[in-house]
Amino acid sequence: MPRIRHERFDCSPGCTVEGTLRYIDGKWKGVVLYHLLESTLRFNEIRRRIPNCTQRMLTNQLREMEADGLIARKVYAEVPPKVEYSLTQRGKSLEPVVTALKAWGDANVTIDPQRSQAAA
Amino acid sequence: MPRIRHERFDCSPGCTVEGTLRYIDGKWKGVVLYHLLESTLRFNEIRRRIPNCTQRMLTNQLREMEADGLIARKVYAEVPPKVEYSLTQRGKSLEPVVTALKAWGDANVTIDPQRSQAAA
DNA sequence: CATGACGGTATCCTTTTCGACACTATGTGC
DNA sequence: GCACATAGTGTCGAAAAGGATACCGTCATG
Repeated sequence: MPRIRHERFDCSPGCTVEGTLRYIDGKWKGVVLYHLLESTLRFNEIRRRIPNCTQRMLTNQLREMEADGLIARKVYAEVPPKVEYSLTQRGKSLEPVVTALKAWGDANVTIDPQRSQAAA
Repeated sequence: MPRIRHERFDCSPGCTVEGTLRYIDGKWKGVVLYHLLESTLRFNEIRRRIPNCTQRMLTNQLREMEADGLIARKVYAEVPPKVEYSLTQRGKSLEPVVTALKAWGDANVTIDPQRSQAAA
Protein backbone atom coordinates (compact mmCIF):
# COMPACT_ATOMS: atom_id res chain seq x y z
CA MET A 1 0.00 0.00 0.00
CA PRO A 2 1.33 3.39 -0.96
CA ARG A 3 0.65 4.93 2.43
CA ILE A 4 -0.15 8.56 2.32
CA ARG A 5 2.95 10.63 2.84
CA HIS A 6 2.48 14.03 4.43
CA GLU A 7 0.77 12.76 7.52
CA ARG A 8 2.50 15.26 9.71
CA PHE A 9 3.11 18.81 8.66
CA ASP A 10 4.25 19.52 12.15
CA CYS A 11 7.05 21.80 11.27
CA SER A 12 7.26 25.28 12.60
CA PRO A 13 4.26 27.52 12.11
CA GLY A 14 3.84 28.90 8.67
CA CYS A 15 6.02 26.30 7.12
CA THR A 16 3.99 25.24 4.18
CA VAL A 17 7.23 24.75 2.32
CA GLU A 18 7.60 21.30 3.81
CA GLY A 19 3.96 20.64 3.14
CA THR A 20 4.38 21.28 -0.56
CA LEU A 21 7.53 19.24 -0.61
CA ARG A 22 5.67 16.25 0.71
CA TYR A 23 3.43 16.33 -2.33
CA ILE A 24 6.09 16.39 -4.97
CA ASP A 25 8.61 14.33 -3.13
CA GLY A 26 8.80 10.62 -3.84
CA LYS A 27 11.38 9.38 -6.25
CA TRP A 28 9.58 9.94 -9.53
CA LYS A 29 6.81 12.41 -8.84
CA GLY A 30 8.75 15.35 -10.11
CA VAL A 31 9.35 13.80 -13.49
CA VAL A 32 5.82 12.51 -13.80
CA LEU A 33 4.47 15.93 -12.99
CA TYR A 34 6.78 17.46 -15.50
CA HIS A 35 5.71 15.16 -18.29
CA LEU A 36 2.04 15.50 -17.50
CA LEU A 37 2.36 19.25 -17.64
CA GLU A 38 3.07 18.83 -21.30
CA SER A 39 0.25 16.49 -22.14
CA THR A 40 -2.11 13.81 -21.00
CA LEU A 41 -0.40 10.46 -21.17
CA ARG A 42 -1.20 6.79 -21.02
CA PHE A 43 0.41 4.55 -18.46
CA ASN A 44 2.99 3.04 -20.74
CA GLU A 45 3.72 6.37 -22.35
CA ILE A 46 4.83 7.65 -18.99
CA ARG A 47 6.74 4.48 -18.42
CA ARG A 48 8.67 4.85 -21.61
CA ARG A 49 9.57 8.39 -20.65
CA ILE A 50 11.02 7.23 -17.34
CA PRO A 51 12.82 4.00 -18.15
CA ASN A 52 14.48 3.69 -14.75
CA CYS A 53 11.24 3.69 -12.90
CA THR A 54 9.78 0.26 -12.36
CA GLN A 55 6.18 -0.46 -13.12
CA ARG A 56 5.35 -0.91 -9.48
CA MET A 57 6.92 2.39 -8.48
CA LEU A 58 5.14 4.24 -11.23
CA THR A 59 1.83 2.78 -10.19
CA ASN A 60 2.51 3.75 -6.59
CA GLN A 61 3.47 7.28 -7.40
CA LEU A 62 0.50 7.76 -9.68
CA ARG A 63 -1.80 6.40 -7.02
CA GLU A 64 -0.40 8.73 -4.40
CA MET A 65 -0.70 11.69 -6.66
CA GLU A 66 -4.22 10.71 -7.50
CA ALA A 67 -5.05 10.45 -3.82
CA ASP A 68 -3.53 13.89 -3.39
CA GLY A 69 -5.82 15.25 -6.07
CA LEU A 70 -2.97 16.22 -8.33
CA ILE A 71 -3.75 13.93 -11.24
CA ALA A 72 -6.85 12.41 -12.76
CA ARG A 73 -7.08 8.82 -13.90
CA LYS A 74 -9.43 8.00 -16.72
CA VAL A 75 -10.05 4.38 -17.56
CA TYR A 76 -11.44 3.42 -20.94
CA ALA A 77 -13.37 0.17 -20.87
CA GLU A 78 -11.68 -1.01 -24.00
CA VAL A 79 -10.15 -4.31 -24.56
CA PRO A 80 -6.53 -3.49 -24.77
CA PRO A 81 -6.82 -1.61 -21.50
CA LYS A 82 -6.40 2.10 -21.84
CA VAL A 83 -5.81 4.46 -18.97
CA GLU A 84 -5.07 8.10 -19.35
CA TYR A 85 -3.43 10.30 -16.77
CA SER A 86 -3.81 14.03 -16.72
CA LEU A 87 -3.32 16.85 -14.29
CA THR A 88 -6.20 18.21 -12.28
CA GLN A 89 -6.54 21.92 -11.68
CA ARG A 90 -4.69 21.46 -8.46
CA GLY A 91 -1.98 19.59 -10.29
CA LYS A 92 -1.69 22.27 -12.91
CA SER A 93 -1.36 24.87 -10.23
CA LEU A 94 1.96 23.28 -9.38
CA GLU A 95 3.37 24.48 -12.65
CA PRO A 96 5.21 27.48 -11.21
CA VAL A 97 6.80 25.18 -8.67
CA VAL A 98 7.90 22.66 -11.25
CA THR A 99 9.13 25.45 -13.44
CA ALA A 100 11.16 26.92 -10.61
CA LEU A 101 12.61 23.52 -9.82
CA LYS A 102 13.54 22.95 -13.41
CA ALA A 103 15.01 26.40 -13.84
CA TRP A 104 17.26 25.97 -10.84
CA GLY A 105 18.16 22.47 -11.86
CA ASP A 106 19.11 23.52 -15.36
CA ALA A 107 21.39 26.15 -13.92
CA ASN A 108 22.81 24.23 -11.00
CA VAL A 109 22.48 20.52 -11.40
CA THR A 110 25.08 18.81 -13.46
CA ILE A 111 23.82 15.58 -14.83
CA ASP A 112 26.96 13.67 -15.26
CA PRO A 113 26.33 10.63 -17.48
CA GLN A 114 29.68 9.14 -16.50
CA ARG A 115 28.78 9.23 -12.88
CA SER A 116 25.31 7.95 -13.49
CA GLN A 117 26.71 5.02 -15.37
CA ALA A 118 29.32 4.38 -12.75
CA ALA A 119 26.78 4.43 -9.98
CA ALA A 120 24.60 1.98 -11.85
CA MET B 1 27.07 9.43 8.30
CA PRO B 2 24.82 11.65 6.27
CA ARG B 3 25.40 9.83 3.00
CA ILE B 4 25.11 12.05 0.02
CA ARG B 5 21.66 11.87 -1.47
CA HIS B 6 21.39 12.63 -5.18
CA GLU B 7 23.89 10.05 -6.30
CA ARG B 8 21.87 9.15 -9.32
CA PHE B 9 20.01 11.68 -11.38
CA ASP B 10 19.21 8.98 -13.84
CA CYS B 11 15.77 10.12 -14.75
CA SER B 12 14.76 10.86 -18.26
CA PRO B 13 16.85 13.34 -20.19
CA GLY B 14 16.29 16.93 -19.30
CA CYS B 15 14.82 16.11 -16.00
CA THR B 16 16.64 18.43 -13.72
CA VAL B 17 13.46 18.69 -11.74
CA GLU B 18 14.35 15.54 -9.86
CA GLY B 19 17.86 16.79 -9.48
CA THR B 20 16.75 19.93 -7.71
CA LEU B 21 14.36 17.96 -5.61
CA ARG B 22 17.18 15.85 -4.30
CA TYR B 23 18.82 18.94 -2.90
CA ILE B 24 15.88 20.32 -0.99
CA ASP B 25 14.33 17.02 -0.08
CA GLY B 26 15.13 15.49 3.27
CA LYS B 27 12.72 15.98 6.07
CA TRP B 28 13.75 19.41 7.32
CA LYS B 29 15.77 21.00 4.56
CA GLY B 30 12.88 23.03 3.25
CA VAL B 31 12.26 24.68 6.59
CA VAL B 32 15.92 25.25 7.28
CA LEU B 33 16.33 26.85 3.91
CA TYR B 34 13.33 28.99 4.52
CA HIS B 35 14.58 30.26 7.84
CA LEU B 36 18.07 30.88 6.57
CA LEU B 37 16.66 32.94 3.74
CA GLU B 38 15.56 35.39 6.37
CA SER B 39 18.76 35.60 8.32
CA THR B 40 21.93 33.94 9.41
CA LEU B 41 21.25 31.75 12.40
CA ARG B 42 23.10 29.88 15.09
CA PHE B 43 22.61 26.18 15.56
CA ASN B 44 20.26 26.41 18.48
CA GLU B 45 18.37 29.26 16.93
CA ILE B 46 17.45 27.01 14.06
CA ARG B 47 16.65 24.27 16.50
CA ARG B 48 14.23 26.44 18.39
CA ARG B 49 12.51 27.35 15.16
CA ILE B 50 11.97 23.69 14.32
CA PRO B 51 11.08 22.07 17.61
CA ASN B 52 10.13 18.75 16.08
CA CYS B 53 13.49 18.23 14.51
CA THR B 54 15.94 16.37 16.70
CA GLN B 55 19.43 17.63 17.20
CA ARG B 56 20.92 14.76 15.30
CA MET B 57 18.62 15.27 12.33
CA LEU B 58 19.33 18.96 12.21
CA THR B 59 23.05 18.32 12.27
CA ASN B 60 22.71 15.80 9.47
CA GLN B 61 20.63 18.05 7.29
CA LEU B 62 22.95 20.97 7.84
CA ARG B 63 25.93 18.81 6.99
CA GLU B 64 24.33 17.59 3.79
CA MET B 65 23.40 21.07 2.74
CA GLU B 66 26.89 22.23 3.51
CA ALA B 67 28.31 19.42 1.39
CA ASP B 68 25.95 20.51 -1.36
CA GLY B 69 27.30 24.01 -1.16
CA LEU B 70 24.01 25.48 -0.16
CA ILE B 71 24.96 26.77 3.26
CA ALA B 72 28.09 28.05 4.92
CA ARG B 73 29.16 27.09 8.39
CA LYS B 74 31.18 29.55 10.39
CA VAL B 75 32.68 28.43 13.65
CA TYR B 76 33.78 30.96 16.24
CA ALA B 77 36.53 29.68 18.47
CA GLU B 78 34.82 30.99 21.54
CA VAL B 79 34.26 29.18 24.68
CA PRO B 80 30.59 28.73 24.68
CA PRO B 81 30.77 27.31 21.18
CA LYS B 82 29.23 29.49 18.53
CA VAL B 83 28.45 28.36 15.05
CA GLU B 84 26.64 30.41 12.50
CA TYR B 85 24.86 29.10 9.48
CA SER B 86 24.13 31.19 6.45
CA LEU B 87 23.25 30.64 2.83
CA THR B 88 25.86 30.64 0.14
CA GLN B 89 25.22 32.25 -3.19
CA ARG B 90 24.09 28.92 -4.47
CA GLY B 91 21.78 28.58 -1.52
CA LYS B 92 20.35 32.02 -2.04
CA SER B 93 19.70 31.19 -5.65
CA LEU B 94 17.15 28.70 -4.41
CA GLU B 95 14.98 31.52 -3.21
CA PRO B 96 12.57 31.45 -6.17
CA VAL B 97 12.12 27.75 -5.62
CA VAL B 98 11.44 28.11 -1.93
CA THR B 99 9.12 30.99 -2.64
CA ALA B 100 7.20 28.96 -5.19
CA LEU B 101 6.95 26.07 -2.77
CA LYS B 102 5.69 28.34 -0.04
CA ALA B 103 3.22 30.11 -2.29
CA TRP B 104 1.69 26.85 -3.41
CA GLY B 105 1.69 25.52 0.10
CA ASP B 106 -0.02 28.56 1.50
CA ALA B 107 -2.73 28.19 -1.10
CA ASN B 108 -3.08 24.43 -1.12
CA VAL B 109 -1.74 22.84 2.01
CA THR B 110 -4.04 22.78 4.95
CA ILE B 111 -2.12 22.52 8.14
CA ASP B 112 -4.60 20.91 10.41
CA PRO B 113 -3.47 21.38 14.02
CA GLN B 114 -5.93 18.77 15.19
CA ARG B 115 -4.50 16.19 12.90
CA SER B 116 -0.95 17.15 13.73
CA GLN B 117 -1.68 16.80 17.40
CA ALA B 118 -3.49 13.54 16.85
CA ALA B 119 -0.61 12.16 14.87
CA ALA B 120 1.84 13.16 17.55
C1' DC C 1 -0.37 -22.71 -29.58
C1' DA C 2 2.90 -19.20 -28.12
C1' DT C 3 3.95 -14.36 -27.87
C1' DG C 4 3.30 -9.69 -27.10
C1' DA C 5 0.92 -5.28 -25.64
C1' DC C 6 -1.85 -3.28 -22.10
C1' DG C 7 -2.30 -1.84 -17.12
C1' DG C 8 -1.74 -3.30 -13.56
C1' DT C 9 -0.96 -6.70 -8.43
C1' DA C 10 1.41 -9.43 -5.09
C1' DT C 11 5.37 -10.83 -2.77
C1' DC C 12 9.92 -10.49 -1.21
C1' DC C 13 13.93 -8.28 0.19
C1' DT C 14 17.41 -4.52 0.76
C1' DT C 15 18.50 0.11 1.60
C1' DT C 16 17.51 4.50 3.57
C1' DT C 17 15.42 7.42 6.70
C1' DC C 18 14.58 9.11 10.93
C1' DG C 19 13.47 9.32 15.83
C1' DA C 20 14.98 8.23 20.74
C1' DC C 21 18.36 8.49 23.76
C1' DA C 22 22.77 8.80 25.81
C1' DC C 23 27.20 10.89 25.71
C1' DT C 24 31.11 14.45 24.79
C1' DA C 25 33.93 19.06 26.11
C1' DT C 26 34.32 23.61 28.05
C1' DG C 27 33.25 27.52 30.75
C1' DT C 28 29.91 30.13 33.74
C1' DG C 29 26.68 30.79 37.46
C1' DC C 30 24.77 29.08 41.96
C1' DG D 1 30.24 20.27 43.28
C1' DC D 2 26.13 20.59 40.33
C1' DA D 3 23.46 22.09 36.71
C1' DC D 4 23.14 24.61 32.48
C1' DA D 5 24.19 26.29 27.84
C1' DT D 6 26.70 25.58 23.57
C1' DA D 7 27.24 22.44 19.41
C1' DG D 8 27.63 18.61 18.51
C1' DT D 9 28.59 12.76 18.01
C1' DG D 10 27.43 7.63 18.49
C1' DT D 11 24.56 3.87 18.66
C1' DC D 12 20.29 1.50 18.25
C1' DG D 13 16.18 0.07 16.14
C1' DA D 14 11.66 0.68 13.80
C1' DA D 15 9.55 1.99 9.81
C1' DA D 16 9.31 3.48 5.25
C1' DA D 17 10.95 3.74 0.61
C1' DG D 18 12.15 1.51 -3.27
C1' DG D 19 13.97 -2.27 -6.45
C1' DA D 20 13.45 -7.15 -8.48
C1' DT D 21 10.64 -10.41 -10.02
C1' DA D 22 6.69 -12.99 -11.03
C1' DC D 23 1.96 -13.10 -11.99
C1' DC D 24 -3.09 -11.70 -13.76
C1' DG D 25 -6.75 -11.37 -17.80
C1' DT D 26 -7.86 -10.14 -22.40
C1' DC D 27 -7.35 -9.66 -27.20
C1' DA D 28 -4.60 -9.62 -31.57
C1' DT D 29 -0.93 -11.43 -34.20
C1' DG D 30 2.13 -14.92 -36.07
